[in-house]
Amino acid sequence: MTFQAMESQSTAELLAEQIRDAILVGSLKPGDRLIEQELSESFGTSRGPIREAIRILATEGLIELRKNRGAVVSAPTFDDVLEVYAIRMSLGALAIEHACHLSAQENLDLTEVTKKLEKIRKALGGNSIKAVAADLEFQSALIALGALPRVTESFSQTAVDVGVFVQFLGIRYDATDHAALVKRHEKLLVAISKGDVDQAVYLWKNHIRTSVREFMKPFSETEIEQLFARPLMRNVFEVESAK
Amino acid sequence: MTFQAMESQSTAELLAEQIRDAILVGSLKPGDRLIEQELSESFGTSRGPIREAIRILATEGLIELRKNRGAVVSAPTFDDVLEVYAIRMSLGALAIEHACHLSAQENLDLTEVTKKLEKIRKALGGNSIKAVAADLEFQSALIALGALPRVTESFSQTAVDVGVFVQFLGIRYDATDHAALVKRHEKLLVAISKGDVDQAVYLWKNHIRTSVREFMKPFSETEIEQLFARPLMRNVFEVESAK
DNA sequence: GAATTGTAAATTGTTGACAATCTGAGGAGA
DNA sequence: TCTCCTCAGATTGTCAACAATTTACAATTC
Repeated sequence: MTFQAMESQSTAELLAEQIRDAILVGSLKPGDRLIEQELSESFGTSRGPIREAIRILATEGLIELRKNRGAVVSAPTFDDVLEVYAIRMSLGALAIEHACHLSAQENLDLTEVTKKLEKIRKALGGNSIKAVAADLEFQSALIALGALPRVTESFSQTAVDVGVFVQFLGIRYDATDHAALVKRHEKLLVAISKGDVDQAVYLWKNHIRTSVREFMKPFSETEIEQLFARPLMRNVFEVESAK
Repeated sequence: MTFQAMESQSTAELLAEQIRDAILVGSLKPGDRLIEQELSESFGTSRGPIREAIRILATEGLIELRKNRGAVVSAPTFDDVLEVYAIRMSLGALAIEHACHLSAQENLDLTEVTKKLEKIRKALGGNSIKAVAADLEFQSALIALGALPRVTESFSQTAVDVGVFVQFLGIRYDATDHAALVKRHEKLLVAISKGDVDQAVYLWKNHIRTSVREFMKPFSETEIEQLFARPLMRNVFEVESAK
């Protein structure tokens, strides 16, 4: 148990969190309407904080706002998946590059990342959902090493998207070899500590590519073929960067 | 004059725009408090829409929100400048890469970008503020060619930051050779049309580097030296990528 | 004199009522 | 039958009053 300030959240943030969880868990499905009156009654607050929560979720992209016509849970597409992974690859590479340069100047504080890595290890035997969640947390902590606040923020945001994809697009990480994943992460951490930019960025991009390939495994041949027809898929994920 | 739908904005968006302009123009300076009561009186609305506008600006990063203690205009630092340009370089490269691939499959619609390019040409003789604004619009239109909505959105958002830097950090583009800039843009558009990924991405990154160098010119030797001490500056902007 | 506590003013957070807008069903006219 | 119009009902947008929190300053204690 930690003794940190715990920064109590506002009512709106709390509500946003609850609604977000409802979406991530599937109680609210794409296309479902969010009616302020209903929500305020079921949560026992007035419509003010509810409205604020809805705006928060809208900027996160989880719901869509139509002027004067309320909010609906937005429906993710495979194009969204590819774009989100491309963004994670791109911003992540930037952060890791910077982390390497920082590492060359001074020792990085690796307590957060190692803690998250340990969390993945603990989840190894259990269900893959927990392992995926732990992996997402690890990645966010990893990118935070770059000490680039905007990049860290944007990157962490995309983790929510990944959760949505898992829930609504049948994306699954059952086929993931989590032990191998931990090994890759360890290797990446070493590269960053050594300040080896090329190696670290290479390992990072490769990790994303591997992730994408792994969650694609459960899909049928035709589905995968369709995915690869998209420029993003072919050119960002298929082509192996020269080591 | 265009006849497009014009998607009328909500009151909150309108207010946000006005406050944003006040910040971008310097009537509101970093550290200034935004008091809901005051704003609602000066704009002639109630506090509700004002609150919403404040949240919008907070997610844009223009103001900082302190729970129960109101909002203040946030103070940009040079680290912010470097990070924002790094993000623009990174996300922009992703979008342009994708635009090239799309261009190889079908003809891209270049009406928007060419329109913006024309706007820069028109601003050539006049003051550099207008030219910079036109350049930012061009770049947003350029990145939109990639047809990656999240990337386009994030990228456009950073344009606001650039405006803030100009206003509050003494960033100036007076030294910019705008005629040369137009030529670079034309060359980049040709590369994209031809689907030449390497050339297009190279030209893009180079454009960002050149921009950064140009706005740094007015600064003193010691200031520039300090800037280059930062890892981001040294390693993202100084190193010329192999052509 | 420094630290602590108490208190009033300023400000944000919340609420319920009212106004404006959108949706969809039903009817009038072609 | 089809289109257009009207008009309720549902829902979001706005408002002003009230509650909770924070801040600044003065009074009190050590």
